Amino acid sequence: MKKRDPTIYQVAETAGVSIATVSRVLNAPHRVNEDTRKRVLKAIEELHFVPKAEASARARKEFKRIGVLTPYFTEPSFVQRMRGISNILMGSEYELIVYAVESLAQLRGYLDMLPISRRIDGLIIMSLPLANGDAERIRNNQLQTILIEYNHPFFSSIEIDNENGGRLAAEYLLGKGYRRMAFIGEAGEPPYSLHPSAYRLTGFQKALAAAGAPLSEEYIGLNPLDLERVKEQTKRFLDLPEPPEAIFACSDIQAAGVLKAVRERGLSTPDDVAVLGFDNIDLADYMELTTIDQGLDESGRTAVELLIARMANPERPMQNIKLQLSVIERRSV
Amino acid sequence: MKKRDPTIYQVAETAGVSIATVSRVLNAPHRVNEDTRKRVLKAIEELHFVPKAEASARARKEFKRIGVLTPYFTEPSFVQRMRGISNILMGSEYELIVYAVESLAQLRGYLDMLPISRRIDGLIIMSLPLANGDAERIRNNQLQTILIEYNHPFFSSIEIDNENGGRLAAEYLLGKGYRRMAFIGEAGEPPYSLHPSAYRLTGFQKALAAAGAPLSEEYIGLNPLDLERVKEQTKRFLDLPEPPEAIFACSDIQAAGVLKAVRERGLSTPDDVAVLGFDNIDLADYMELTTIDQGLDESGRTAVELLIARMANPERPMQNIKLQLSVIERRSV
DNA sequence: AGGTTTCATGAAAGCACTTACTTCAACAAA
DNA sequence: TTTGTTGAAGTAAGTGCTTTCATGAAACCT
Repeated sequence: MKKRDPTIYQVAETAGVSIATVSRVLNAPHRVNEDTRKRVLKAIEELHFVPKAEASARARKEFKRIGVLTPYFTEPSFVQRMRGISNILMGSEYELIVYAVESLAQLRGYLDMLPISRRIDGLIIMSLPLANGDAERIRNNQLQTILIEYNHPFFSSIEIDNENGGRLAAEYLLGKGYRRMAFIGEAGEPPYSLHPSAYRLTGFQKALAAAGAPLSEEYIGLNPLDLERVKEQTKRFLDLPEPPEAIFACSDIQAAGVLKAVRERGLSTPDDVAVLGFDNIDLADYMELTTIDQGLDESGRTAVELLIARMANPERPMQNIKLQLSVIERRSV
Repeated sequence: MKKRDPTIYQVAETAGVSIATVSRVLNAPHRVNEDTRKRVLKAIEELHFVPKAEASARARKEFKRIGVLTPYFTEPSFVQRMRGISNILMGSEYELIVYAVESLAQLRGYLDMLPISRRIDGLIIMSLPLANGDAERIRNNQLQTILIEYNHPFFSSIEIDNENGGRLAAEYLLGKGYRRMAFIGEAGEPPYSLHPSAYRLTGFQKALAAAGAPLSEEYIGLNPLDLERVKEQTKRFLDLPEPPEAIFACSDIQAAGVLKAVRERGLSTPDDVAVLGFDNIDLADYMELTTIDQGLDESGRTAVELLIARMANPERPMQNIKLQLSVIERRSV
């Protein structure tokens, strides 16, 4: 009594083409002639044809989807990586699917689900630590994966040398003649994310110590990424009997807070205090912030390229790419 | 292209039975001999076999997919809407698929395919015009869709009143005592996108004219969203025999350019020129830019909420929501 | 004209299963 | 002994769709 849902066979027949053509107008419209396509589209519409996802999932070898697992979907630096990813992806035939992590539980859920549920062909994990067990499961399920800002022997990764970044900051500032410096970094929150801040601090400290200008405790401020906190911290620095001559903020977002606090105190950069950021997000340009570029867009782009290459040919060797750091000079130092 | 998960063939082989038997132990266990069943079960366990249909069925139940069709994946204002979308989505059982539009052809492609290829269960279209034909096709294919920054009788939408926004800007500036004003908006590029700038200009002009301070041609600058262009334009304004007392930029991004140009001229806001932006992107806070908030995050959130409600129950009435505009006072006016 | 690409299309071979149909051994009944 | 029944397992024909390959036609060279 109930008639079956229409299939591509019906559609093909009413459009007077073969099923292959129907399938093509669905999946690769550019490969079919304009007129034919219109005919098929019309038939599809007439019959209210909806492709059965189950069947195509079976027949398809690839999903043509790549997933990005990322915390702080909200932060500029992440957006910039996403932009790099999106740039490359949109030129390809892959869809971009975003998994924004906002809690540990969620991360767990995704890590459990993604390799098994098989709705994506490749995965980019951004700024998230990966336990061995998870890494193993992902590898066992042959889900091609690239790591950004973290590494693991099973996967290709794209990183920067954070400690070296700290050193670079110190040397640059030292080179400009500053000696008494302060560091603003982030506290280890949230627990599911990575915290490169600590390494940058280490590098910064080492280089400073090596130059005979060690960084003492009161000049180190570790705070949540929150703007207000950073401002308060900055003001505390400024209120020190010997305020720092230069402040290195371990992210541009925090540098923004520093800059604001400095302005609110009626001081100016770099005359009263120099401010050096880290990341080189778009915002840095508007703020005229001197900062260390870590190739955010580039990290996204490279990740996708590596991923696509490996998906095309899983034999491709893994790579651990270290992105170059460089100081972008603007006005704040 | 990639090694797949084990299939019943593998299972059948390791258990030494035919695939039919495997299938039976899965679907009608009573019709298979106890011993055989145990062997098959063991093989299933060993191989971590999960029937693919079931896997995807389960995954399907837990995850619906929502697509976001958007231009300028790159611009802050769009990112902020995305943030709103992501916020709501990530707590729930939905996946977020991003379709970044970078050309007219691409937009056409998406519009053609999305409704019929059924890779998504719901769609949010951001800042993109929708032709009647497309709207009809989407509706016929019952793809639930929400529009942001545009409207169409077939769908729910979330908008702001742009002309009113221009008026609001004018009135606010007028109220602050400024009379000679300038407007910076965007030229109509790219062709596939929406351009609210024009409406904001209209409202701005009308209100100014009504107040007896009409905006004359030389004080209107329409440029691509490019920072340099905006800076040049601003300087041209500043070089006018009678430079404007206040500049209204129709987006915060452009306001950033204005601010930069002003600073480069050695002038300051608001004493030499007041600058008013539009959007209230995160950046505005750092820039201390007085601007008109258009509820970017909120637009994304609301869109998702409407969409999810309609997906759950297609009978839900459509809504055309106008978001509230409000002036956020900071330092630039 | 002759040769080479490119393009649009259809035929047919998968994909991972399900199911109708078949075979076959074993045991009971005649 | 022959025949009939049954339970267990295999064979193979679908299922709705994707994709590779082959083919013919049109478009591009010299």
